[in-house]
Amino acid sequence: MKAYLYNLFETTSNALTYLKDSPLTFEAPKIESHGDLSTNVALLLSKSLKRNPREVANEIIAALPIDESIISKIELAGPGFINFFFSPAFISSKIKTIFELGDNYGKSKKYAGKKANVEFVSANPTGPLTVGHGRNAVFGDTIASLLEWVGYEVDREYYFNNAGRQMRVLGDSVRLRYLQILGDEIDFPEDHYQGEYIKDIAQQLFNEHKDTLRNEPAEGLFKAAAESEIFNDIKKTLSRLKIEHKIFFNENSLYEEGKIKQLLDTFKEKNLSYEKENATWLKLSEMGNEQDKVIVKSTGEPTYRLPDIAYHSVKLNRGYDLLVDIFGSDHNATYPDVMVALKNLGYNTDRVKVLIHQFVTILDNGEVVKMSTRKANYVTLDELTDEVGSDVVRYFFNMRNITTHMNFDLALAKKQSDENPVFYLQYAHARICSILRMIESESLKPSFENLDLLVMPEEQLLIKKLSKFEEEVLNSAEQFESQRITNYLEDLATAFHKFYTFCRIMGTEKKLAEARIALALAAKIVIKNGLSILGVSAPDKM
RNA sequence: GCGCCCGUAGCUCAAUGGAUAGAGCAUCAGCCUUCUAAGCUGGUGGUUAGUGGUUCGAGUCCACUCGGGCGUACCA
Repeated sequence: MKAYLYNLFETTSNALTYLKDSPLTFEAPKIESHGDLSTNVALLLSKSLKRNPREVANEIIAALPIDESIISKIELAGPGFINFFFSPAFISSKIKTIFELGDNYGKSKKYAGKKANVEFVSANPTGPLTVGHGRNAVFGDTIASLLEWVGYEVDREYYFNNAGRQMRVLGDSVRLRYLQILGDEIDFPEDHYQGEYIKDIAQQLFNEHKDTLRNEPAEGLFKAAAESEIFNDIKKTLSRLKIEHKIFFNENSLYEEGKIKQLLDTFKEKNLSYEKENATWLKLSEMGNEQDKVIVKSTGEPTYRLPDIAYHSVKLNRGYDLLVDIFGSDHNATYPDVMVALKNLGYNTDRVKVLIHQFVTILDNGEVVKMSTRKANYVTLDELTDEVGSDVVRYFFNMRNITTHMNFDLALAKKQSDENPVFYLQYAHARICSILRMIESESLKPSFENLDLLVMPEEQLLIKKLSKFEEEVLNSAEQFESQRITNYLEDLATAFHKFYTFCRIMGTEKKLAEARIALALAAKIVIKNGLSILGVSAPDKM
């Protein structure tokens, strides 16, 4: 519909020259009586033309060549909006397109041939994924999927660090639990990992090696066993949510391949770093940020900033057109340093999109649960998935803008899982499948011959909603906002349920019945495609 | 103190700078001898935290105030 109007205005701009290079856009008004599409172009032009906006709008309307079989009504409204109403037959013809495209309906080729990388989760293997990680994981995977829908070839990537202080403490935590199993009197330190999973790993080591590890160093087998066990669990947790990373990038490889040293040399060459008090500092203040930061500590160990910068330069060198980072808000102070450093190294950071999500506040029976992996007072993502299922977890984290500080009441989530909006969508899909089972026995089939019979308001609204899917996907992808899809699908499901209630198939004259079946099938396609972007299943029966 | 994010119905949240701020949950009243009632119809519920500004038009942009979250490490 939009494309049609753009063409129409293009043609008309020969007569009305001020339409050339005008800020022309069309939007679907919130209120149905304001038409199918509306433009505010007359309002925007009135200033530069120094004319009354309604007068300008009238002139435009008069100049537009209207084909009444396509546009049934055009009107001037309010302060100068031009509202367009499309004919039912034109609207209904969309059903056939949806049917022909099937699983591909909603995909676009706008970014075909481009490559993107989405880095998400990236939790170090020190403990199970928490509900907090769930938001990052689900959102990141959905963004990746949205990018695929608009044409990108996408790599999903997980960045991790299995060296450093955290991991040493982890290894030592396992070692101490192991010694406890051997019967040693151990005062388990408060700054070690308190979780039960540490005991499990220790127990497993004992089962395999008995007491032969008594003198094993923490950084040896203990750390290795912990890392591999925990990583396996993380991958299992993610796979339950249908999340699979193509690339697992180990921070350590940056050292092994000399990237860190290379980067340090480059900073030095470009005079972007200096030595002070035995540490190496990055001249961030000269690059435009607030203050200089340490990149190599006086102990000789780099801070996280250095590998972060190196990692991003490695990814940029791989030739992606778009790099997406999904971070929690605790990283909001670090990425500007990385960005500005990359820029000073000569990289085009426009290719990098950093998406910061706010934290999830977990409430249990109204009480805030403070999350800490080390202190082991967290709710794991697995526990949540056990309680409500993968579909609800995925839908829930996708249905809210990441800028919002989410409150998640566990007790409520468990209790109300039956009333979650995801079931509303799945129910719509299941109902359509039920229609399909029914028509077989009635020897009815979908038909596109008489789509112009679909003139009921419920039918027209549903078709219009279906028509907007491709645009919604594109908007969601370009704005990196998954909640647009869930909002859209809920609206769509509402439109379908109303259609289902008021436009029956059984007991209707055959031509109309078969047109309605075609419409129901089109709705099925869109619901299924939309849910598949979100990674939510579309059941045939409920 | 400074930086980033947030503040919308009782609760959880929507709303490309557009016309009358919307859903779900909760609550109240209706609808199942016909394709799934996990549904549909209607009602109650708002000074969009506050004050000023920009604009033909502000929940949305700007400034300030109040309130909350996260940062502000030679931790990641």
